[in-house]
Amino acid sequence: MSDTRENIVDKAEELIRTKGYNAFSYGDIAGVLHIRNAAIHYYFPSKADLGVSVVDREIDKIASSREEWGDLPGNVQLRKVVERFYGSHRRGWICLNGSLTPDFLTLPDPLQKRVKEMCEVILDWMTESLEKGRKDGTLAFAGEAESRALLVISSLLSSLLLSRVLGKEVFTRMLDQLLKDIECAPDR
Amino acid sequence: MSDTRENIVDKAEELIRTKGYNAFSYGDIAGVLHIRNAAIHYYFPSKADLGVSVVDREIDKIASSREEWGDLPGNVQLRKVVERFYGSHRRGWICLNGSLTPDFLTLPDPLQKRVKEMCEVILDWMTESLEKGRKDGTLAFAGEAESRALLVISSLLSSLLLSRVLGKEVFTRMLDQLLKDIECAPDR
DNA sequence: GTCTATATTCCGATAGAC
DNA sequence: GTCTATCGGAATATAGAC
Repeated sequence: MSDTRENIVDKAEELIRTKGYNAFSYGDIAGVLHIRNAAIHYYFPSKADLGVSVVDREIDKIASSREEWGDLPGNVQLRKVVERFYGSHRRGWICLNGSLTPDFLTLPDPLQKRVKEMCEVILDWMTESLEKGRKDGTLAFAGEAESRALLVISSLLSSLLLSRVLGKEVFTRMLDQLLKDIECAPDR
Repeated sequence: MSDTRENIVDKAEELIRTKGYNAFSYGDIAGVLHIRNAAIHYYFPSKADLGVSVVDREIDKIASSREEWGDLPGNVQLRKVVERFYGSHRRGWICLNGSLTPDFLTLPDPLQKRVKEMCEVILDWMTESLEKGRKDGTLAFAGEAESRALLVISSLLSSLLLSRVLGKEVFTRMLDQLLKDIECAPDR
């Protein structure tokens, strides 16, 4: 992939995660990368194509992490995910899920399809990690793993939304409580 | 308040909660209410004014419910809130929080201020309800009430976002688990 | 590949008649 | 209060030169 193409996708992801899909324009990207509007259309004929590329890349990243971390204990997998969210929080970015699901009904069909796929992949992964943690004794929680996964995803997603509005302390407060709820005491 | 004015605010709220603040236009409202663009500007000179009215009304509604339900047991207060979210879910609406916090950085200053205020009011109310429930023995949870309130708000907010994408069963699944986590057995 | 130039559409907002 | 008419600006997208 050419540098320009990748730079465009990078910038598009940042804009989606700071301003939202409907609030960013080709002009925003062109301005920062010092290229013209038309150059972006060369790589991505429509805005939907650009959005699809951003989400597709995220789906790939998730698959990579899942494979890379597959052998780790359940609680460590969970903590890796939390760390990634902490990185987003420090940059003031929300996650793609938190940005694109509220706008879902306004997204072009191909993009809706990818967002749905991304959500399914995230849920499947989180469910598997939680099940593993319950089996290896590093996590403890009531109910089905998939229900728990949905609630964990909720907390991660919302921690970025709410801390943006209520203040950064909210992020730590939420994720600390989340981990206390679900993690077994490490020394026992 | 004139009927027209209230109808405009009604429709604006619906549009914010289905399409998002940046994706709806004066034209959307005018089309449904069979009035012209300019008539809306008569009541709301700028789009920000309209957004502010929607959020202000929500803040008022929250204050009313809080007062009305103040004497109920903690778990009943919580269930009342869950019921309200169920109503939103059936209409396919997300909550104002879930719609406006992702777009926060793109909102005009006066609207940002109201969104922040709305979040604070919701958090304060939920914290109080949870504290009451823990005291009267209808709710049980670990940690500070405010941390728990943030996680409960997360689940409510996200249940609308995720069920929109993953399917409606997700809503029930999440809120059932949420209540099981925090509610004491009713007969004991 | 990137540019200039432009077509097209839409949106927020205002002026002024009724 | 609601209308018609319109301005100014911005956005997506395309055509064609280099």
